Amino acid sequence: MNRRMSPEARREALVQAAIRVIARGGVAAATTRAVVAEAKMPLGAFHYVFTSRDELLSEVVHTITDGERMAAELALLEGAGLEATVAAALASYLDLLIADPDRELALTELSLYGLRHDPALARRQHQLYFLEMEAVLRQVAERCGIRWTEPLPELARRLIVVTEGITGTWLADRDTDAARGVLRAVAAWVAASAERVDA
Amino acid sequence: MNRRMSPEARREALVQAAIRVIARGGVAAATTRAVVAEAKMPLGAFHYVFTSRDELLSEVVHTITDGERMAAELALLEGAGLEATVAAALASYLDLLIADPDRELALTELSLYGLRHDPALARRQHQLYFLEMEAVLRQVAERCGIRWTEPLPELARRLIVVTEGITGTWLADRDTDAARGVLRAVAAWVAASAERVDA
DNA sequence: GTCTATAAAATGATAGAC
DNA sequence: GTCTATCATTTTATAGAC
Repeated sequence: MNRRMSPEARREALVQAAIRVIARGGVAAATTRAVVAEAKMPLGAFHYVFTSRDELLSEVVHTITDGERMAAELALLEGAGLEATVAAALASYLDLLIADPDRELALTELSLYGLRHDPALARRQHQLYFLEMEAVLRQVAERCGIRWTEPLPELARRLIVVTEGITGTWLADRDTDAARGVLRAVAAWVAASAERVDA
Repeated sequence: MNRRMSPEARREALVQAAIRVIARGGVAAATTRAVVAEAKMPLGAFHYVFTSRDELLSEVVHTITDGERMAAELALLEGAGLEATVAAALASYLDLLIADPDRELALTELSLYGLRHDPALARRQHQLYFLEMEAVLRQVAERCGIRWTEPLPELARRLIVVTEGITGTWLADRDTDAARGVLRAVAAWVAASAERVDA
């Protein structure tokens, strides 16, 4: 068996291991020892590809906030009405959250870590998040044959605010029914900011 | 000068010092040494009133989540319309956030710490948060002479979701104008779930 | 290149002088 | 009761054997 790995593969393996460790026990639990143990590597391998624990955590922050969070919102319905489409997109995000709460908790912690450690980077990645949401809204408009009656950035921000809020609230109380209720109300709210396009 | 303090006063002083340390550098920075230094006490004094660092952090979590977050929402306007009243309440919360972002960042971190360390306690305190918001909504209804047309728990949850979302989003991008925009839209949204009471 | 063994620093907790 | 000095543990980081 060849134990030799490329440095890039080793870094990636350690980043993924770190995410799993953080999901289980929080950022504080992500010691170099815990991470290499999770990745089934000897301790020495760590400093072979990372100069410090902070460098690993920065790479983790960079990796996970790089669009991973919004992926689910792209799961749009075919041929459904506007409100149903928005509701379905939010619901698919909620399903992802429910399927792996520890992971989402870890993402939240890492987001805070990034905010403290490198606010400028956190801000840039937050910006990408907005752009992605705007793209989703444009896609929704096209599929449903509507036009948004309010500025896209404002609508995108409302959805991001609500998404973050639902995440935080559900992580605290795990009340799925209540979360779905909010979600439906939000879908109706957002759908009210659209008008039909007569083609 | 009498250096003697009652154990209760000492505990409280250490808790307040811990909150300041956490606001500056996160939960990870709240080492026993850092906290006693902030409180201007010798290291030995720490274990004189706390058996462990975890006990201090638990007390901090208990203290801060104990209704401190919602205090601002009680700042209601006199004699204003419904939408303006809700908007003013949300705006006063936002002002508090802007006035001391590090503190709110610390509260968020501590909330996550509590969620990991003692989920049951975190859940109970989250519940209190809901009840407080419902009380605010009842108060608003009374002052504005309206009746809510949707279940109070659902309205309260929507407002908590939005409040958490605005907090997280503003902490990330510090875009105050955008936050105020969301806030106004939310006030209109919530105000739509009410009808006049003819007395 | 890989990994074991160890150094160096930080931290939680305590013992014992005053 | 108070606080200094110290211990034991944990952790990051590195040196050196293979």
